Amino acid sequence: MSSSPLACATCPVRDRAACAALDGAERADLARFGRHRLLSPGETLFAAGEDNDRCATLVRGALKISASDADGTERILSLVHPAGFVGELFAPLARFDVVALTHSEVCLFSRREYEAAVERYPALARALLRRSSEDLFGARSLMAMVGRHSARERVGAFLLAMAEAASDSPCHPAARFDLPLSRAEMAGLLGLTIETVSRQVSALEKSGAIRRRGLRGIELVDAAQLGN
Amino acid sequence: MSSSPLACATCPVRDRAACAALDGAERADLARFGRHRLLSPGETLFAAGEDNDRCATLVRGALKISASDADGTERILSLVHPAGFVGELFAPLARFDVVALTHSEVCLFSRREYEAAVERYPALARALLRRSSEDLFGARSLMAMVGRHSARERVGAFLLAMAEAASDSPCHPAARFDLPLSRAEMAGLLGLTIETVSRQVSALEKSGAIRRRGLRGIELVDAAQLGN
DNA sequence: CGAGGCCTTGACAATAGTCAATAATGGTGG
DNA sequence: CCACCATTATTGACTATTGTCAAGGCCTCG
Repeated sequence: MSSSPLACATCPVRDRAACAALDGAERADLARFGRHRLLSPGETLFAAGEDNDRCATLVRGALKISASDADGTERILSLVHPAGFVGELFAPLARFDVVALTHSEVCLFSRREYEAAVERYPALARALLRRSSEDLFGARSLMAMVGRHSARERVGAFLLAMAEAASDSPCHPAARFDLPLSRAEMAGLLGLTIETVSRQVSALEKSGAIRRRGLRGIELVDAAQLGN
Repeated sequence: MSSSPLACATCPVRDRAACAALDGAERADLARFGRHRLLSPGETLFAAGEDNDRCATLVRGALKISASDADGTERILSLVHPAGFVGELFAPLARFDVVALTHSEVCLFSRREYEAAVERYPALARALLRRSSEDLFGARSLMAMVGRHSARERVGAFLLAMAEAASDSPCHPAARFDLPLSRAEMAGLLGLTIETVSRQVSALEKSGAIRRRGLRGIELVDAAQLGN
């Protein structure tokens, strides 16, 4: 763990995160009780069941929000990208795990102080509402995707989504990118087993839709095949 | 369709809906541009793809939020209970269908006017944020449930959830209740087929967990069996 | 009373899961 | 820098669960 004061001036998500809705003085106020923190891959930011006393904005990297059964199998409920907000403002206990997928940076806040800021600054409340609505849409879209599709379709759609997330230009998938998730994590996200994910990736390579570049690298050859 | 002015004074959800955060004058302001509307079972409130110019609070009854594939199979993404809010404030087009499951009553608002009220009344923004956060939690819980459980467990958990929703006392499932969903809707919600749902309900009856009372009626005999 | 829509049940097929062995990768320490 | 080890991924054989197709029953509403 590492922690230091905020540096909003150089923040890469300063125009997109919830705090972008604040003006200079308000943002400075919020910055006073936030801490910057670095996370290593696999490091847990929040753990289900623990006291829910913090929240955070993701600045760089990627997080997962997940739930684990009694038997230890993990179900990934959401991926968090930069500018995303994590933490449940109204629950006494954290109900899901939040874990870094890659080296990541967050702005960490005390939940109590953040909630006070939400009361004080209506623009912050509205910005969070907007973000929460988008997360809700994302959760429902994922549910619609996982619900009624074959393993092949899920893996294909996931690869396409990751290619789009990896690209700088919106709506144009990157031709080549590295998966930020292990097979186990892909399986947890898509509601499949590791073996099935592996087989489907192999099948997609055999059918010429993609090429693998090492374990995590993916090269799109025929993106259209991923969509069906 | 039926439509008439609001009657907040006698509204059964006036203490729990988003508008409960407003004081008398503010609520009266909101009420001026809301309309009361009755929905019959199966009636569509909002349709995916159409202009997203309205939003609503559910007063009585039950709604479903769903998405339909190209081939027409429906995936239910959420059930909406009284005091729930439906509508996406920040999207230009509606992205999901919202349909009444039972005879229902909603307060219907123009999205533009509702958004203006959210700007004007910070308490409304915070109340919607709270509700949106809860919906997000609900969506993720459903995803966690559907993700890694057998057909039997899904149906059992669903029946238990419905029994709890049907009960007045919280955390005590009703011993007897009517399902507000058809088999097709249950299948769409749980990510199964109609046949599988039917078989699992039959199996739960054979194993003594429940008894069926007509097509939609369920009597809990051994609720513990539903949880495993 | 008849018709149509749900629901149930059965037989079979297909998809994904389980168990198990092997291969590849990446990190660590000599 | 290389070798070894632990972790992760791939592949195969087999099983089990669920989906598909089809037929028949039940209830509800005209």
